[in-house]
Amino acid sequence: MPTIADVARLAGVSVSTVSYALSGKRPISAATRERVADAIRQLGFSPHAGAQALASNRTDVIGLVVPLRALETNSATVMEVVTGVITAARSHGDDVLVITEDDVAAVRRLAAGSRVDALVLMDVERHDPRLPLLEEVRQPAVLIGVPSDTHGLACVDLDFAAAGRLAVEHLAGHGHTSVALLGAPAAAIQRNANYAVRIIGGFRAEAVRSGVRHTVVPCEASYPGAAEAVAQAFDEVGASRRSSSTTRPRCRACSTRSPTEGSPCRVTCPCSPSAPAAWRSTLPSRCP
Amino acid sequence: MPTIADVARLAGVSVSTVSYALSGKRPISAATRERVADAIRQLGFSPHAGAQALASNRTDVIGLVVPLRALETNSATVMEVVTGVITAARSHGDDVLVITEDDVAAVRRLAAGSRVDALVLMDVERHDPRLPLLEEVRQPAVLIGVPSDTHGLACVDLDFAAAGRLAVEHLAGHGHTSVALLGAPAAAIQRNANYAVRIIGGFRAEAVRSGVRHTVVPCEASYPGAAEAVAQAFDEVGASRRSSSTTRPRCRACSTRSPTEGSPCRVTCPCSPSAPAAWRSTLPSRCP
DNA sequence: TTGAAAGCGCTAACAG
DNA sequence: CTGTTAGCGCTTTCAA
Repeated sequence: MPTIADVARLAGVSVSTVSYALSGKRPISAATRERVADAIRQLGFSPHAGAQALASNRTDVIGLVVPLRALETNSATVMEVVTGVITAARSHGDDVLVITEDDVAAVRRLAAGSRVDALVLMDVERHDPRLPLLEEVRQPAVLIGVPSDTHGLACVDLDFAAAGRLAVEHLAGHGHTSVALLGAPAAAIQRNANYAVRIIGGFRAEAVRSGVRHTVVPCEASYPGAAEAVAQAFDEVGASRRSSSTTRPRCRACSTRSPTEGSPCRVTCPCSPSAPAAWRSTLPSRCP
Repeated sequence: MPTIADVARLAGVSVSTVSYALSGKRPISAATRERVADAIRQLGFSPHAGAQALASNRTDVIGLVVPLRALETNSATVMEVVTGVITAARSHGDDVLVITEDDVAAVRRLAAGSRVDALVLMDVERHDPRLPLLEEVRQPAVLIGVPSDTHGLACVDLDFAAAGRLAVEHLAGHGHTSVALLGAPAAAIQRNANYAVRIIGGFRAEAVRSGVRHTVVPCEASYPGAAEAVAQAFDEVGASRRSSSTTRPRCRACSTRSPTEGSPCRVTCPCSPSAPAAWRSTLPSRCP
């Protein structure tokens, strides 16, 4: 592997000139810049990340802490956040180091070893053991998920309360009088996972406000879990169960069967602008 | 941040002693080892990753190249591999740097900059543009997915041909006379993605061998895509469509409805040892 | 606009 | 068993 000294020698300049030509941190004459660029190309030079980190105290790496429990839900949302973080980081010239440990020691290892310039913590819980550590280490950090005490912290999350509220609004607006929320898995609810609590909160508040019967049923992320939850939901709200393929309307645009019964919910049709991007490519050819 | 020199001073030993106490690369008396450990604890010392990389030429980081197209399928398998790589790496003391770019430049950036000790490439295709680069860079690499020319390469993959073959064997063994494969998305098949080609190959070969009618239908990873594919499959094999909740048997153990009709396929029951681990936690309480 | 040189923090000979 | 010290490759003053 060629070093910056090799480049300097070949270009007939000093190492500092090469360094500055690379970083642009001080003016370099067009002529020398050209010769340096040539030398770099000829040698296939690429700066040694470790040496750079040592000398500059920057790694250009961001640490992403995504607990295994989040990954294992196999949730599309989690994946989107992960790829989003990686993509965004790259667009700023940073790479991403991913760890799936959520213990304090792991986070400390990343931060203390100067492996990363900053941290992104996913699946933050209301009393997250990782939080006290953030003060101790010097690293800037942003949390995905909202803990109980957000003092001095940068937090981002989906607005789950609004999601719950809007869903009820939508259904009540269509004349439904009893609604059920197939909520987060029981484990998440029991440990008071923030997203679970908040969507339930929004759901309940709006249901009470608009006067519809309502219930919340925990729901595991699996086929039998969902079946179980649906059955329980129908039991609890006392609605008659009348789901059959003939009562599920077709989308007027693409004639795909709606997964919901009764009036079609536009959001679930792949035609809808609010449908997940992944659905776009799945539109039947007869679709506009 | 305290340095190794600070530790050495506090412990009253030389830096090399601290270094060796840390790495265990040469014998240290129990007494000094103890004092070094104390000093490290007192100072909260943690070695500077960049400095270590520079001096030792090792980063203890593995580069994982997972193309966006693989991540976007939102496939549980892809996720399992990613978390598997991260977990396995950690168990060897390595961290994982994840990039979602699949272009040559990105791989070169990782390798040339000495950012990583080795590479894992996911979603390798039969003529993958990243492969020529692997010779150029000095990094050891393992591929997940099998290219056309595997000469000198370390490749790992699921045995898709066997999967296709076994599925047909299983169904034919249960007396079915016409079978359809809901295959990979059309895009994957069109670009001859290896896994798509191989599962189809195994499926066809076994179908021919055992003399059952068969067809392959591309299938997008979405609700409407699957519905479309199922309909097309029934059309093509000319079977009568008779899927209703009453014809789907219950599991004898847990009485969960089988997602398949006719004779229950044990594999799809959460009771089955071969069911995905994530299903375990979803078993109804009445299940053994 | 460019050079020379002093570190950055750690590893690994070499020398006891 | 332990200490001394020369680098590892780059950044960044300080000086010209």
